Order: sequence, then structure tokens, then C-alpha cells
Amino acid sequence: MTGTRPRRRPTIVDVAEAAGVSKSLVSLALRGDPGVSEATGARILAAADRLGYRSNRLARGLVQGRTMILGVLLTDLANPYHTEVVAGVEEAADARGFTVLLAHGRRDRKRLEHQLDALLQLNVDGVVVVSSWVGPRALADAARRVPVVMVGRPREFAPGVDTVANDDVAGARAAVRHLVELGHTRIAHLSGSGSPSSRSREEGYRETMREAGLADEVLVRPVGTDREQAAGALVAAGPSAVFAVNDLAALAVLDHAPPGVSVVGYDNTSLAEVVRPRLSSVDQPRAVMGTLATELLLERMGGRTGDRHEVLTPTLVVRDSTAPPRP
Amino acid sequence: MTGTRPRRRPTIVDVAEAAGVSKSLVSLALRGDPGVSEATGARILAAADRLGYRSNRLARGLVQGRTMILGVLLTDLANPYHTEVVAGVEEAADARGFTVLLAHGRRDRKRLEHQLDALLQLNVDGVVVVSSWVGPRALADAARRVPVVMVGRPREFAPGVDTVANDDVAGARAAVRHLVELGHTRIAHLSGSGSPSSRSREEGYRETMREAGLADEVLVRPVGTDREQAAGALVAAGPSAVFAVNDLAALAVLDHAPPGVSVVGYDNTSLAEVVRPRLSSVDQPRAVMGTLATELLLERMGGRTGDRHEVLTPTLVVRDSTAPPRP
DNA sequence: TTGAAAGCGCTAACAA
DNA sequence: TTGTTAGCGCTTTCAA
Repeated sequence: MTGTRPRRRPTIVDVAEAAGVSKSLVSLALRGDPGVSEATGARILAAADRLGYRSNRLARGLVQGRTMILGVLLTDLANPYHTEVVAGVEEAADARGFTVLLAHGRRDRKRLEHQLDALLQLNVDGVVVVSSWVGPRALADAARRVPVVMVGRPREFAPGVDTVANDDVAGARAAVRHLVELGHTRIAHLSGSGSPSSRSREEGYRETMREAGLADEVLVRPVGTDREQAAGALVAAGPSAVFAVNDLAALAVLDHAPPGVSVVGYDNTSLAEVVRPRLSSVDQPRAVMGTLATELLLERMGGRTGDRHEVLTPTLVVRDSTAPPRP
Repeated sequence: MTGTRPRRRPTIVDVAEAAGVSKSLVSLALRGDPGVSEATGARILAAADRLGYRSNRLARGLVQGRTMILGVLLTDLANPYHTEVVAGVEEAADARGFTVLLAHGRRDRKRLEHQLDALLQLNVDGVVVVSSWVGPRALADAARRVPVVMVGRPREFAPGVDTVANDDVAGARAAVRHLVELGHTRIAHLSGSGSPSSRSREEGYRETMREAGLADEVLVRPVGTDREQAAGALVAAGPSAVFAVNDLAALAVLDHAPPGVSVVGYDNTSLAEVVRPRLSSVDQPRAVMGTLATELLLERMGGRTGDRHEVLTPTLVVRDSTAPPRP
């Protein structure tokens, strides 16, 4: 019947009474302990089923001192980069019997740290932070109670916190090398806002240009606050190719550049497949990063004490936005 | 120092000892009970701070019988439609002092139901299901222990479960009317896969065509398994405008149609802004839907027993993909 | 204003 | 194979 809710959720004691046994035996039976006789076991399961019993994870967590829950803290749900990392975390966690719950920071540092706190209060067994926005203080603090690993490149390492990041310099180098090999010389860079990642990408750009003997052609412009305007200004300088700090910046360039200008983005978001021309972009191994993060968490649980900082190599995905320069 | 983790998280008893009071007093002081003398209160807070104490939400939840946590179950993290609903839920939940945790179903019904179970075991105080994939059985089952509201249009209502959906017929009508008003007569529809929503959208299309005296021009083709192919075939029939069941289908049409063919999508995802031409699309009031869902949850907690099924009206967002027919 | 004691639902010794 | 008992960390009477 609609709207019926029993006054009280059935507990293990209710099941015990219904089955005419002690509550410890119910506990054992429900977890499939082999030391329970088949007949009683069946009787208990039947009773539990009939009452609609579900174990109370809070109570179990309280007595066991662990919850078998991993928390994932995200800056921004809408960012497809983040969600693929989550998929990696989930895969690894599933395999080990952990449940993954997500907390969302909504692009707000205060809120992120608040949500981190909420996860800790829940006694999660570990936290994966997919965000560079959480301060090192808050991270280190959290890491004193539970294993914490952050995915992304922090401005500064927090003690006790492992990290997993992609090699931004290598990614940028691959992108620029690709353009050089296509025959471009006038290669410009639409750079980021000064985050550690964007700085490394710029560095990779500069290095590769230098090595290609194109030091004189180096042209860098930061996206600043107005992406469209920055893209327009960069294009106005007349490059034949642009390496952009991320996919959104690359789209802005694509939008302002005349056909024939090659563009490479970074992050290989789902946008890259959707826009026309399809965007060549540097792909971070996001799922692997999530899996690795989870493994680091488990290692910590296993007793490791030294910090680990893993760096993975990204790969360039070539699509239709890059081609040899038009004569 | 790196890797240091105290053997045991400080508990309320540790704080009590450090402050030289009983644990009940600590409990009161930490929650700012006015019945605690100022001096003792300060002493207790100082001790808690010094020890780095955080309350254990599991324990509190156990004794209070509620957790002040709302769970959100999502089909697909990567779907921007879902994430905006979440934003609405969070806003409403924050205002009432609830914490929101997300569980992710990864587009897999089995897994969705498993995750729903995980939320229930955590004793969340309510669940918002942002998915049409969870079966009515599982929903009704969950609703027997805790308030549940689903956002989306279910194939079949589950007893005890409130719903919040958009009016798909109205959305489709707005889209088609817009095309008619622009002067189009050869308006085709790329329809969906038979979900309740897609059927309603098709119905809205047919109705509006009939009312416009264009019954003879009705041309419907389902996306089927190969979206690209379906879009190509539809375009080959030579319509001057297409109403597509969702944004992705609309993009496929845009990709195959000659310039000048008007296209309207549905859902107004972030893609609509990104592609060229920018896509006109029907916008569901997603944040409002999330907020409303949360309010329904709170109403249930407040004792409402009858089911409620809310339907909100979407609005058409006109961008560059629609224009009068070329002569 | 403070403390003692009971108990939330469960697991984990230990005993029977 | 089953039952008894003692907590996990917290809140909540009820007394002092």
C-alpha cells in the first residue's frame, strides 16, 4: 500500500526472534559463516528475508572499526576529466569489496574542505581527492586519520598524502612535436592561468620549440579571464598551428582561427569527439590514474608509511584538427 | 612527519579525560548546549581542538536513529543532465543541514540497485534517484524504509515513491512550434528508443504537426542502434528542419545535414553551447527539479503518506541552429 | 551545572 | 553448533 512505512527497521534481534535463535547466530548466518548448520542457516535467511532485514552498516562499522567505504572528493561533477578518474577508482574498489561514495565540492574550496570533513566523520577507510583545490593543510590533516591520495598536480605536496598525476611536460612535448613533424613552424601556445599543470605544459612547449630550432617563433599568450578574446588575439598574430592548454581553450582557438590552422588541446575530453573538426588532444590515462590512486590507498592501509608520488605518461590522440600547414 | 598516523582516533572519552570532565558533558559542550558553564565549555573545546577530535558520525547516527545524510543515486556521472539535478539537490539539502553523498550506477541496472542498497545500509535519511533505470520493485522496496523520490519519467510508478519529471510533450511542442513559426513545413523527427520520455516527445511532435496542418509532412525515424546512420537516412529524405529526441541525436543530424537545415535538440546539455552552429535545444529546469525532489523528501520525513508526482514545464532555448528555411 | 548509566545495532571473543 | 557477554563511540534520560 502506498505510503506505508514500518515504525521501525527490523534489526538483527528481530530476525533472531523470528527464527528462534540468538542474535550472534543470525550475524554469522547472514555473513555466510560455514560454522552454521544448514537448516538453521536457511531458517535465519528466510526470516531475514520475510522481515525485509538489511544489515546496518553504521553499527557494523562502529564495532569493526572500518566501514569498507572509500570516499571520493570531487571539485566538479560536470568535469568529464573527473568522472573518468572516478570510474577507475570504482573498478579497483569493486574488486576489493569496497563501496565508493562521492562528495561534491562544487568548485568551492571551502565547501571541498567541508565535504572532506563529512567523509572523515563517516569513517570512510580512505579518501581519493580529485581536485587541486584542497589546501595542503586540510589534506595533511585528513591524512593523519585515514589514507589520502590526491589525483592531480598539487601546488605543494602535503605530508602523508600520496599523489597521482600525469606528466604535463611530456604531454606538451608530444603535442608540439606532432605539430613540428607536420611541418609547422609558426606554432603558438595559448597558456593557462598559472597552475602547476599549465606552467609545466608551457615549459614543455618552450623546450620543444627550442629543440626544433624554433626558439624565435615562440609565442605564448595566457587565456586570462576572457578565453574568447585571448584566443582571438593569439590567432591575430597569424600562427599556422596552436597548442592550447586544454580542450576548452582549443575550442576557442578553433572558433576564431581560419580553416587550415592546426589546433591541439589537452585532456581529451568528450568534447574532442563532438566538435568539428574533431579535436586532436593529449590524453591523460584517467581511468588508470583512478585505479592507481586506489591501489596506493590500499597500500597505505596495508601499512606503508613513506609518501609516493606517481607520474603517468599521457598520449597524444590525433584527430582532424591537425594537418600539414597550407602552403 | 610523513606517514605518521596515531594508533587510534581520539574519542569523546579522550577529550573528557583531557578536560577532566565526564563524556556526557563533552557531548553537550561540543554541540553548544547552553546548559554548560562557559569556563568548562571553553576548556572542553580547547581539549578537543588540541587532540584533533572529530565526532564520529556513525556512532551518532546509531544512537539518534538518523544520519542527516541524503543519498543521490545516479545512472551516469558523465551525463551533465544528471549533475545539474545534483546541484539542485545540494542546494536544498545544504539549507536544511543535510550532507549529500552520491552513489554511481555506471549505466548498469544491477549496479544501480546494488548502490541503492549501499545507501540504505548507510542509513541515509532519504534517497533521490536520478535515473529511470532502477526497477519499480527495487524503488518500492527502498521506499518502505526511507523516503525515496525519483527524478525522471518512470516506465511505471512505484508505490510510495514520489517523482519529479519534465513535461516532454510540452517541450516537444515548443520545439516544433518554433520551427513552424520560422516558416518550416518539412519538419522531421529523429525519435528515441521507446522510453516513456522519447514516446512523449514524439507525441508532442505529431500533435503539433497536426495542429499546424502539416499532418502529411510527418516523418519519424528512430535513432535505433546506429545514430549516425539514422541521422543520415533522415536527412536524405530532404527535410528543411529536424526536431531530435536529444542533443546527441541533434548533433548527428547537424553533422549530416547540408547547411541551412534547422535542428532542435532536447536537454540543453553543455554540448549545445560548444558545437557550431550553437544548438537550439529544449531545456529542462534541472536545478529546480533537484530542489523540488529534495523538498518532497523532506515532506515525507515530515509525515506525508500520499504519493506526489510533479511535472515541470521545460523551455526552449533558441540558438544558431534554427533559422527560417532557405528559399 | 555536572555525572552515571543505559542503550543504538552490530561483531567478536569465549563458553557451553 | 549455538548462546552469552562485552563493548564500538556516541546521545540521552535521570540523579546528584
